[in-house]
Amino acid sequence: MVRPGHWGVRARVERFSEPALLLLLLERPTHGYELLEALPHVTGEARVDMGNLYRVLRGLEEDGLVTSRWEAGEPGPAKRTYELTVEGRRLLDEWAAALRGSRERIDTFLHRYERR
Amino acid sequence: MVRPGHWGVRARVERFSEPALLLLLLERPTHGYELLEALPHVTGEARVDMGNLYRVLRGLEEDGLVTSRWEAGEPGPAKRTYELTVEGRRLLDEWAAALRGSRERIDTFLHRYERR
DNA sequence: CAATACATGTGTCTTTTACATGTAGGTAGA
DNA sequence: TCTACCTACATGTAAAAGACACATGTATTG
Repeated sequence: MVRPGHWGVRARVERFSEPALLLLLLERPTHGYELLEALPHVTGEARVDMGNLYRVLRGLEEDGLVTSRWEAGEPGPAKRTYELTVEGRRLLDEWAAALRGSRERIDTFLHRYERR
Repeated sequence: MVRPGHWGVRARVERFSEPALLLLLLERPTHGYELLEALPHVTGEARVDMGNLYRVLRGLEEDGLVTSRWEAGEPGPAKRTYELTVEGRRLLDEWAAALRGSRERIDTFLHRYERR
């Protein structure tokens, strides 16, 4: 809700950017800014806040779900490249399972809605 | 992000209880407590906070999306029965459209995940 | 050399969700 | 009858998630 007159309908999946970036990292090691640009393609238009994204990445690293290294040699600003760990992969698997559940709940809802 | 060490995976749809209760009200007028018990069947998961539910109901009414009346005569505590308005129905339609979008985004994600 | 794009970050506020508690009528049994 | 429990509606507040604003620095391009 909560302030009256604002019944914005988005139907976003909570923290969807998390599994999305894990998936991108599964496909290949990437740095933050690139993830920022690639994420909307996965999430389908969800705008990702870059501040929060970098925080999530550091949090993931803190807990050993990704590792990072500074990319040297390339032109341009220094990049911190992230890579998925085995535990990160497991977390992604969990997300995939949970998302299958979500899809089913949405399906159920829509069928019930369409009966009316 | 969650506090470090707590990468809880739920894949909930934001404010899913809103369209869920609109759908229940589309099926028939109902009072709050009954919605509270019926909601988990629609959303597929427990966690519906009754405090928030009543707040949402009053908010919906404030904006003319539902109407309510106190049910008299019946045994037990007085019940406030809610009914969907035309505008409420429109909001539900919006939700249904948005949820179809969500389902598609999740599908896309899962296909991409399964390719790996 | 100014504007723009790339790249990584911090600080903080608002919104949304979760947890806790309060009030009160009704019901069934010791 | 009193007390334990269920129904029913409601408020208060903490925590989580997300949005907004801004800082810092490098390279590129017009």
